[in-house]
Amino acid sequence: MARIKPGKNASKRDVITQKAAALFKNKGFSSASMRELAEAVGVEAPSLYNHIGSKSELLQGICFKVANAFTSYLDSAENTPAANAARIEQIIRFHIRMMLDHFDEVYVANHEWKHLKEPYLSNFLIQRRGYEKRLITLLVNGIAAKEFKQTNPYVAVLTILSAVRGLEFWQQHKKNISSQVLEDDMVNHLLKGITK
Amino acid sequence: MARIKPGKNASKRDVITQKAAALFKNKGFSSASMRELAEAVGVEAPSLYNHIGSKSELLQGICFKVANAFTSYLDSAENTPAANAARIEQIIRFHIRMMLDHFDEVYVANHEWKHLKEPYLSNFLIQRRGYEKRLITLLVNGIAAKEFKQTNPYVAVLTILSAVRGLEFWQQHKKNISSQVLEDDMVNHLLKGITK
DNA sequence: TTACAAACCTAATGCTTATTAGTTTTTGTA
DNA sequence: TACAAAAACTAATAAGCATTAGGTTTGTAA
Repeated sequence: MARIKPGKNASKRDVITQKAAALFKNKGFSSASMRELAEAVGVEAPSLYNHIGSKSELLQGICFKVANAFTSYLDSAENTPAANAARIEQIIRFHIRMMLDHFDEVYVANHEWKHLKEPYLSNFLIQRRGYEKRLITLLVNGIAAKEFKQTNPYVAVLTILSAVRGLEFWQQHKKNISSQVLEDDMVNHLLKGITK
Repeated sequence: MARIKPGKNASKRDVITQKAAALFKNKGFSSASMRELAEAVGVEAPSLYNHIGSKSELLQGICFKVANAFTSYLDSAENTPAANAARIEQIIRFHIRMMLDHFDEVYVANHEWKHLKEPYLSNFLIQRRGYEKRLITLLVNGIAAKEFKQTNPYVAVLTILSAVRGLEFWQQHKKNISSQVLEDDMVNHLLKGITK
């Protein structure tokens, strides 16, 4: 039988993870079977276990890769000398680009984390909660510095994160809007609103 | 064994559907088993089939009840004499209240529709798409009437719908913000933005 | 050419699933 | 009090699941 060709920068494990992300996105973690994943990879199901430990392990890999990417970016944004408003804008743009460039994985991290097993589930939620809190702090600082209107920072962060997440719908039935227009329009809406 | 007490306005089928919504929300449709549902209802699994046709049928019931509620409200909003901006605001508020008052069912309709079977899956997506298009039309009209800034109406609707959907996070770890403050802040943010 | 390891295969295990069949219990009514 | 219908139960079915065991093929390097 034909072997899989792992490219120079993608081990077979990476290929499997990538196919798993697409599959988990399309069918949901629970409904996706190892048989289907194997078929997508071009192999029989038991052969997958030469490269991975378990189905759960795949989900963990995907979820934490995404979570770590966001956390790392926030680290760097916090350490950049800039106004809070500029930082928030950078972060929104990073979220949008992540949604567009790593759609499958981000989608899975957003939708399927529920199926993580302990202690990964708890760790994921703690990391997520910490991320939100740091964003809220940025907003609180921005309000204190009069860069933002007086508003509830929790609601504002919620609104921003959720709006960006919603790009999954755009991705699903791709419109003929360029990524750049989309990014700019959404940033604009979220930062300035739409009412004249 | 003890019978279930269906209240005057809730047939046993309704009780099952309600428990199913909570279960599907917590574990996902695929991971939720009829055994678990039966336990939540207080009955053995096969007994459920005296009241419902199948597991799929439960999901269909939930998804279309929610979809129809939104469609109906939009019907009435379109037929009310009001500015487009006022209509949009009303619709946003309706979405927020639906999220807060019928959380389980809205959550399931938002997250688990993927597991609908044909032809229900197609019908659901068509209905959803139609709803979005009508919202976009409202926005286009509002822009033409100079009630809104010149912006991409598709992106604006996407942003609004997604932001409102994000209330599921608020619901999950309930904050000490009153529903009214939340509703007003979010409407404000979405309609006017946060930047000074 | 031979040897070794990595990666594949088939077959099997044991568990869980939704649902059906057939029977018994409960309930409401005459 | 008896009867019929509704709703519960137990037992069984058939399919699907992730994963393991054990043996075979393939690629690489001595």
